[in-house]
Amino acid sequence: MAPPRPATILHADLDAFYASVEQLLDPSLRARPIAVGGGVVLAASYEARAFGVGAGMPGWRARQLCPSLLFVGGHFSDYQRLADEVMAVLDAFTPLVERISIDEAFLDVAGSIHLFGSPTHIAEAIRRRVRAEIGLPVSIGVARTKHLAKVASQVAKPDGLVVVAPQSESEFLAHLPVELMWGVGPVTRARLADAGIHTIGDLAAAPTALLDRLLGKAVGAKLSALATNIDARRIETTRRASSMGAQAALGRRAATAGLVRSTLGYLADRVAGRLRAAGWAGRTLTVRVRFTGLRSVTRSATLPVPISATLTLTELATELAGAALAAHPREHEITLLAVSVGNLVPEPALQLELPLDPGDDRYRPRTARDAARWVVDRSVDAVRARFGHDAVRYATVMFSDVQRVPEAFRELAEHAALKPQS
DNA sequence: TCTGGGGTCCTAGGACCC
DNA sequence: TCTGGGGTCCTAGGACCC
Repeated sequence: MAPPRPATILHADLDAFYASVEQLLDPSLRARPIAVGGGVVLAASYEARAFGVGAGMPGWRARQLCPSLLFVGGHFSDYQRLADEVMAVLDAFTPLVERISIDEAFLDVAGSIHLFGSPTHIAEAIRRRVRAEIGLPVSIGVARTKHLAKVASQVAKPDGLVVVAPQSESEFLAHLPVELMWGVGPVTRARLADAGIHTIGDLAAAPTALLDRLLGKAVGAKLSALATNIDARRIETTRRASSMGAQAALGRRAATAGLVRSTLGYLADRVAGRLRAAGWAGRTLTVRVRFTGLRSVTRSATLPVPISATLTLTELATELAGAALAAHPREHEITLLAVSVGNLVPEPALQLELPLDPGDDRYRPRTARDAARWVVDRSVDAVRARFGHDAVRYATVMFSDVQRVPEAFRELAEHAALKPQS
């Protein structure tokens, strides 16, 4: 038997990130229960979590649980700046850093040991530096695999370090609740609980057939592998996005043609602009309409050629939304519209293909228009790059009233997401 | 009195092709 | 002449993540 791979994977995760930043920027908020957000809690400080307040919770529910809860507005550009500074600290220890969200990353420090000492020493050094230089608490898990490191960092919170030695992995996992695993949310947790499976140890011991039946073949196999500690995933420093989208919550609004059209115009403009900026176009467009009670439907269409022109996306999105609404004639109010483009391909392919349009009459006019519009869009992009986004606007978007969410938050979410890259 | 915006991956059924 | 299996793509829905 070959000796086991040593524990060289780190998972670093900033604690209650948005809330910690607010407490860092405003000392009067320290040691107090605070939440970032308003209608929905984006992040809660540990003092607030003690009352049961958590991310994703409606604001009224959070106030109910914790009457002294203080809501603070978000300083979104500071979140981006400080998180980037933390990532720069990680980069100083190894080039093998995989950032998986704004505030967490995996590292493989196998090649850094001769420079900086053992993985445990490196983790301690990172925590010291982030605390001293940036002022934020970060928890770190150290283990042999990504899954173990991620679970370990959750166990380490708040402001801690947990190292899982290769010989004690099963022991470490056995008594932890299944919901600490990546991929186990409320629905899966409940399904497993119904079958008497509560801990990761229970999951590891469960028969494959049972898990297949409870969760489906793929999910069952994946969780079973992780629970029995089979995880061969490596650090990926270059991941690329496979779709790009935008959405807007509307409150409760009558689904009028005008509202739908102007909102989709706004969303299509955002998505198309980001696609062109990144040099991509996509073949599949998906529109989601959410009704009251969180019921939602989607409609999608796949074209023979990729598109990225604002007006083409707007028109197609409007058609799809019309189909979705027509299928639900009893729903009169909508609460959210979303537009997403998938099947992404690099833009140059689009430009080469256009003159050689396939003889599909259904799409030919649309595609030909898309080419002309793409050229116009590029000049709009150029004007915006120089004079600001509001220098040019599309007529349908001018009347849009979806700017309820601060632009800075949209930008933060956008930057936190993966980027397509060639 | 049921909420934000950005994503990934999986499933199941049907169409279509060889 | 109605029968086989496998693969790929598309669509709609759902669970999950930060």
